Amino acid sequence: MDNSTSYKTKQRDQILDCLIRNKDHHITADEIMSVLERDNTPVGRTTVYRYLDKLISQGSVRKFFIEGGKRACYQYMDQNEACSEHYHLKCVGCGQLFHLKCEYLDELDSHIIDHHSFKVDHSKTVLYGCCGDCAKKTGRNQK
Amino acid sequence: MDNSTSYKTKQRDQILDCLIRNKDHHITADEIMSVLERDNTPVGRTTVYRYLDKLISQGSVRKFFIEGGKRACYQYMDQNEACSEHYHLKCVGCGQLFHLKCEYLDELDSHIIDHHSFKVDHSKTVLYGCCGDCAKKTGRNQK
DNA sequence: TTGCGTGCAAAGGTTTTGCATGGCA
DNA sequence: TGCCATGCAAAACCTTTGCACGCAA
Repeated sequence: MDNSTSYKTKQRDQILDCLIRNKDHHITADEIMSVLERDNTPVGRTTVYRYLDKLISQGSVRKFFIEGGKRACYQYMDQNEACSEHYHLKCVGCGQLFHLKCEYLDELDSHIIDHHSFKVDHSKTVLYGCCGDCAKKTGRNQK
Repeated sequence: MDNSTSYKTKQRDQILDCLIRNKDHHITADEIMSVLERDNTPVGRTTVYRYLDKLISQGSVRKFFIEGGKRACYQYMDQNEACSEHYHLKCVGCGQLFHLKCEYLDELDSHIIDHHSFKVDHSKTVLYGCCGDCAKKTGRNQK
């Protein structure tokens, strides 16, 4: 992934901290900058992008594309969650990410390999849709 | 979706034809322009983007983001396939799109609604991974 | 004839790069 | 001290917009 030596800096701590504080939902590069600016700990744009890339290649952060891909969003993925082993749901309404730890879903992979000769990559796959809370708010029946 | 009147033009025919000829895999806006240029029927960049948007809002074309979202790709979706009713697999190796028409997968939606209170939107969801052919080529065992 | 479609040029917004300076270990 | 990290400014990139002209119906 990334074997180069890496220094611990104030800026990186702040970026990572901001991502962790927002681990339930995605956040844009611009939003990270705004948050840090409000906290009176501004970080340069270049640094944000470069560190995000680093975190992505390490697997600590995932990049999402919402609204037809107009904007890139980033979200912290807890290493302890073993995210490569399960599916993820992302609500297009509120942006919340759900970790789908579930036996039924685990069988899905075997089914797809056996019947469709295809190996799903969980690190690249996200199921988009609408969560229960958002369905209630919009008054739409989920089924 | 799109109720405005719409003219049939040479350019649109060419763009659509190009997309249909490439319906098995995604293609970028730039590639569409290159193909049409090679065919000695060049179409302006603006026209390509504007017509793609139109096709997307009609549901005839889907937009994908590959390679970490650096480039937007487009792919024709046959209306007769009833794509909103099934899942799709996209191979990150060859770009091929597979329509997952399968009873087992149909049950998946009910499971996710019942057990996870989440309604998956098939028009926004793509399962990324590696297809059988690409797995053979790279010599990697799928399981 | 009407008004949608086209395409050039320019603008727009996000992300990346070059390079000199700063700071961790 | 040796590298890696930072951040400004500028570039690169893809996509959208303004506008005058063209063309389908």
